[in-house]
Amino acid sequence: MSAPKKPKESLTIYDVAKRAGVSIASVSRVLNGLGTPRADTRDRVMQAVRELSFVPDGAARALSNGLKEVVGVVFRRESGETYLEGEDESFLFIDVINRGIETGAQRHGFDLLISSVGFNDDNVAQRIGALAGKSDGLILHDRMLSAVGIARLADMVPVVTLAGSPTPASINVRCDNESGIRMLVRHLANDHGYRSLGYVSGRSDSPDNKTRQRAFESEAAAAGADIETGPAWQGNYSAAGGANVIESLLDAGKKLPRAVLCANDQTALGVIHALGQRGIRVPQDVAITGFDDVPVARHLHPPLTTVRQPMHELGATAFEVLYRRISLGGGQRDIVLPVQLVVRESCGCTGGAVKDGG
Amino acid sequence: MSAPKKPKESLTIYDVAKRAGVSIASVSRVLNGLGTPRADTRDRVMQAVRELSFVPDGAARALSNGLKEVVGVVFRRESGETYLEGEDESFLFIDVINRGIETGAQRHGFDLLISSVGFNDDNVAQRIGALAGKSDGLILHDRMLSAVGIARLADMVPVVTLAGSPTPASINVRCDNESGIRMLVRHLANDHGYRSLGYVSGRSDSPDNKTRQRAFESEAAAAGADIETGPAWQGNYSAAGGANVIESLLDAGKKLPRAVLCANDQTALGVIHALGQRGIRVPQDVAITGFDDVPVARHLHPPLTTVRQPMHELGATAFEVLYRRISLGGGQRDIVLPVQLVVRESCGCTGGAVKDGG
DNA sequence: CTGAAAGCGCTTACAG
DNA sequence: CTGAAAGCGCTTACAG
Repeated sequence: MSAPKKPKESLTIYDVAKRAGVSIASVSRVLNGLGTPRADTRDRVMQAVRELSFVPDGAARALSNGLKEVVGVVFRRESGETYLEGEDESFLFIDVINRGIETGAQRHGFDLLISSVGFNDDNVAQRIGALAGKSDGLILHDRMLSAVGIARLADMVPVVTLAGSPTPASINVRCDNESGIRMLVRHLANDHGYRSLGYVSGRSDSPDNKTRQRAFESEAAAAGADIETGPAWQGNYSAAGGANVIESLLDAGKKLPRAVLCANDQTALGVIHALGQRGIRVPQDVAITGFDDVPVARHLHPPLTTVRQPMHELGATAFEVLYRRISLGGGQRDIVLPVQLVVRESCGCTGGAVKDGG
Repeated sequence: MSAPKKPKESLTIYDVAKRAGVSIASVSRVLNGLGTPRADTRDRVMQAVRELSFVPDGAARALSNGLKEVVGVVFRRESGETYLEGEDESFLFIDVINRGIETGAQRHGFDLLISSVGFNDDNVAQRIGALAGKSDGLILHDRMLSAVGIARLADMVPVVTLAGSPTPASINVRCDNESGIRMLVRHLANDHGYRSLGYVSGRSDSPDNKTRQRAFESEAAAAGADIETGPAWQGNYSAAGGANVIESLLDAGKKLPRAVLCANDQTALGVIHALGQRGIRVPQDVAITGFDDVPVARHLHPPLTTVRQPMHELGATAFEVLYRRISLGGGQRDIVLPVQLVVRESCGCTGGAVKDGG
């Protein structure tokens, strides 16, 4: 069944040179637009290239000029096939960022080398190392490596982390979580006048989550609202985690606060679901907000009030910063992007107004 | 601001060899697990590698052994920032497939080199050529290149296309569109007894769409139903396209058939929306079905009856087939994956039953 | 088991 | 403007 012709055994720049009757140096030059080749030379080379369907080998090129024009991107793969069910959103989140990275890369002729890591893969460091060897720099999504792991990696290759913290050798790009939460709290406490507020947190080891929780506590205190937090409010960024918090609270006979901020939309989804199961109305009995503005947020019942992060821009910025670092070295270490309050109905509003935020 | 230490000027296998007091050949062997190095030798090499944080250069490696362990993936990027609004689904669709490819790649130690192409990028062939030079093989999403373009490309590097058609030199992997549509028509015509059926088509140049339309016509005819098709029913896979078909039909005073199959979920979304605008109820007045089973399909009102394509598996299969082709050559040219009928409520059913299909 | 050396396919000073 | 040649960092027969 295999094709008879075998234009395999790849042709090289030597084949092109021979056919065009010039040296390989000339072929290389016209292919790269260097120097000022005679029109005659250029034409013969181009024709030979076309006739042969020649494409220069990227590995040889990279080895020779020290630039692969590739950036590695590493992200967490959810276990199993959950993406087919409810968890497909966090997933989308990563992909939107990756698209942003790709957009930036495109502008500079770079491509993305993508590699996911499972929660219980054992050879993670090794895998990322292999990726590093194939790239000019690395972009690491949230929660891929410990701080020391990142530092070690950053010793070998330029590294940009997403939604983490900068290390002496790596750059971090993140969204302004703090402002986002503050806008949410002010809207709930001031615009709606809710006097008791809860926060269902995300994974406890997430920098984003820590920042959000701190901002929640300080802003809620500033607004003079009653605050509900603590171990019982510990979620994990998943819908199941959010639902679980509500169920436990209710089972323990607790009275819920008037409004509950969730660490992310996914959590809010679970919370709203759990509330519905118990016959508690959103937003009449309890107002709910999310964080992220994932695509289904607008389709929920009620439509979810949340904070939109510029995910695409986050990715594009990450690439830009990495690129600058690769070509120039140095640069800023901690980059923060603004977010936007998106007011829908789960907070108790009825319109579809979007409030801009810094 | 730039870090003082510069462990740049990459270390090479020579540095490791010197430190370990062995030859570069030995370093290479222990790193690759070849031969039977003395425990002593291996330990010294490993220690040097660790102390130096050495990672072999992928380009040099690829050049030397002729394997990059990279597959290129090319897909269409929507113009602008529409992914933030309604069109984020088709988008997700591509990403799910890419995740599937990545899963397959992972198993064989390959990484994905990703590159998107915009609708009005001019140097497409060139860009894909560059990608080919960096990879061992290419996977092309739907609608990237003409048949001759694909054939030409397949001359230089192993190529697998998705949802297209095989060429003499390239492999194609697709879902069983035909069975999917037939299951839908039978459900509508036989189970529900609808006697008039319409089909809002996708882009006219899409192989998937052609197959679906043909299957629709033949199965609807077999069921003895009245068929509505033609230019007025031409959509383009987008929600706007679907809405437009309905509006035009209604504006022209046409009577809609009892059930309308849509080329994909995105189209169905637009159709349902347009129907709602005109006060036409789904499924009471007109039953609607989609194709794809995108994540929001279950969240629509009413929940969408559709056909689920194994997108993740499609990607994984594409990689597997490409991999086999890279390492062994040859192999099957046209691969078809089964789909599944997902019955929800937009067809007129009330349950949540899922019917399996071959 | 281990080392010296050739070779992978390019790019880029260096001469001419 | 163009060619001969060195070198990029590995892998892999080939000797020993």
